[in-house]
Amino acid sequence: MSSVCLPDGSSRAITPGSTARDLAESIGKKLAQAAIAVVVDGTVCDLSSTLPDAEGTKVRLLTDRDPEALEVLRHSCAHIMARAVVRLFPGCQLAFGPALENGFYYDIESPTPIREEDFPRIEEEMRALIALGEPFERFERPVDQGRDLVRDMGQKLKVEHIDEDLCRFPSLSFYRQGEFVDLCRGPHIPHAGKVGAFKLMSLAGAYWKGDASRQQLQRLYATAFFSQKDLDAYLRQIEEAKKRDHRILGKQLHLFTISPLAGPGLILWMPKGAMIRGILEQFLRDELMRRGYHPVYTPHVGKLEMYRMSGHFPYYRDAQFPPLYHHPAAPPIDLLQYRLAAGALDEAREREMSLFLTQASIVIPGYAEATTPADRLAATAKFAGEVLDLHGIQLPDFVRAVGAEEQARSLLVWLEKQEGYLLKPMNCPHHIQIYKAVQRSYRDLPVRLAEFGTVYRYEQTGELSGMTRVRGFTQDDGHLFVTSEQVEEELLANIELVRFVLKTLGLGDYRVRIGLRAKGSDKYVGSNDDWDNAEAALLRIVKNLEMPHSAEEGEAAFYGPKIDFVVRDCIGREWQLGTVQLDYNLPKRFDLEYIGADNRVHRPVMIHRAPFGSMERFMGILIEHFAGAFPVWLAPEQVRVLPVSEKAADYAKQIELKLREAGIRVTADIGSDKIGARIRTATLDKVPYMAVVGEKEAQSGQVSVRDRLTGDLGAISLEAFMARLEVEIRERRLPAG
RNA sequence: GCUGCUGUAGCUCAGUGGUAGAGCACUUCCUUGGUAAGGAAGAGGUCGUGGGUUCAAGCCCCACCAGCAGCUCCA
Repeated sequence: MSSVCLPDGSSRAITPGSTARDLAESIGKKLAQAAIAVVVDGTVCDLSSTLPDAEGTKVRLLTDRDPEALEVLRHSCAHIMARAVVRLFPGCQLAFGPALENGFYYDIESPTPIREEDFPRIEEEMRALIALGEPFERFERPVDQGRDLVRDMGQKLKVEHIDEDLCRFPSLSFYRQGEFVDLCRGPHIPHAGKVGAFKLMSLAGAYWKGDASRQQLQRLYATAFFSQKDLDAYLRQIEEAKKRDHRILGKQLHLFTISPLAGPGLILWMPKGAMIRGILEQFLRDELMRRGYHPVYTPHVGKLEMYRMSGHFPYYRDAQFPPLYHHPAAPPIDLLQYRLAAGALDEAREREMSLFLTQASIVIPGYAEATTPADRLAATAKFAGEVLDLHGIQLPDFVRAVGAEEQARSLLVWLEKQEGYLLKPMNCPHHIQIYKAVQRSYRDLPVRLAEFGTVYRYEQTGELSGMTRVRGFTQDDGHLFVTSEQVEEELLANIELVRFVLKTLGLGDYRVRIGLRAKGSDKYVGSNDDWDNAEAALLRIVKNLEMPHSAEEGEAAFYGPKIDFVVRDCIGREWQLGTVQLDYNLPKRFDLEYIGADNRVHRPVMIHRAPFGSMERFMGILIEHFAGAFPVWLAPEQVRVLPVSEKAADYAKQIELKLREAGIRVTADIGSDKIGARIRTATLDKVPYMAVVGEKEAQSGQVSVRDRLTGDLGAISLEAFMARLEVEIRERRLPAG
């Protein structure tokens, strides 16, 4: 006899070999019917799983009220969807079908593409399968037998997955539902009838195993709930969230616009948006002055040479606007040099390279036809020679050079002599030049330079999205040059600054991500020791702050690890806002120095930080956060004066003037609308306060104040109203709730 | 960049091969109204761009541009 421990603290004896379902039945028939799955010592398992033969195992039965049960349901519904698709689209290859936070997806490769028009019949098939209410039956097979099983079913992707990853396990688990068998870890709901409501949401492409060099599959997104009511509530919630979308509100409220003619991904700030941005910038500027920062200004372009030195130009070659060269031969030579320097590439890298060359509009004769890496490099070198000849450029070193590496080096020597500029992708190299312009003593450190610096990055077309992912944006950038002893203190101060900024704006719903380097990757610069130091310092600080965080490998910048503050937009996508980054590498690359107390030369450490991140992205998130209804201190229009009729127009204009003289952003709506219509317009424009004035107010020198949310607040004197505004603005008061 | 979808008036959208529509917004006139829409008239469109099919294209086909959802990327 063994026993299990239930959530209420009671313990219950079970016979060895009994399942979770047996346990549920022994507790009550109702519970047995309602049970979806079971949590055994923290792990979610099938209801049919055998309970461990031990004393005091913690067991919790899950019903449709538990969030973990919903995840199980969705995973099972993914199987049902896959089964329906396989029935309707013969010859489908199944990949992965996991549950997500708000639903699930299944990646499928179908010989006949699935289209959105097919959703109704897939849903119909699923409804039929759910009506059958067949059980999910688990069984296990040793790896080689399991491999044979999926092979015989013609599931090549599953075979691949077993060969690549799962072969290290002794056995594989499967789930059977009628004729449908799928390789799966589980757990699953007891039977299909548990799915109360579901809906296919969208269709998208996804790469096999998330690898862009592998084949692209079709991903079907869907969601499922235990009841129709829950599904309806979820769909309503999505509709509500869409109304907060900054792209829609930005248009409605005239905050910003994007013109394909001006350029995709380039934000045009309209007066109202610009007003908000200006206030945010001033807010931060004031804060930075208090914290010992020095404002600086740097230009929008910089010499290529500087970005070669920093590493930004070669490292992000395909994510930049094309470099600006004077010499007509330089752009093609630059591209050809880049290709030669890359050397022999494997298939995946070669595909990326070909795409990059195509995008840069250079056609290398013989390149596409070449079958080996060596032939491609030879074609590239040959073409470079022709370009040089065409322009009458004598480059004996290039002619003598043997091999792509040497050829690339000789071309680079020539390129470095050419005048060339880059739209700046980062502010740090410019700030570094400002640091270097003066001899620095340890007494000067930390040197804190700050700038609202606009940078340009050529993001992939598919990435552009409103204000959150753009090709030109202004970072509230700052660089600190510190001694190694000052690193922790300054990091701390800047994390504190980011938190202060977010708190002031009421953005409390964020997560903190520690970006570490991916072990074993070659995409980072600098020594292992520096990286180890930097990563350890960041982790130590965050731990001391007792701030919830997650350390994620592969999320570091190429020059150092970082702490990012990540928020979600209205449709659940995550965006990095504030960031604090630690950098031992750029100081080395630019040979930065200061004179220490020991009268010797030392190297400073750099901290890159941006509390807002980018003004564009921050603004986008802020629009969604406030649903366009900005607090009084940020609102582009703080008060609208509404005369009851044109008889009160003169008084309304007097009020407008007095408020404006007091520094309030105010307009008066003098028109032929009735007062109700004027209130409606002001409310839709999300103006925080309306001052309704008629004959009564004109006689008593009052204004009838109306809040955009709570409505009529009654008549008060103009002085009292101005005092109220003054307090709200000074305190940067946020809307309640 | 890849997969799928979308592009018609300033905005939101209807329009299944035969003379381009609605609501809101805009302009003018009437109305002077007390807390979320007063009335009337008017103006406004190379149907994203370029090709093709057709007697005839907003609608069908191709390419490009832009947007949306997702994937990959993100200093």
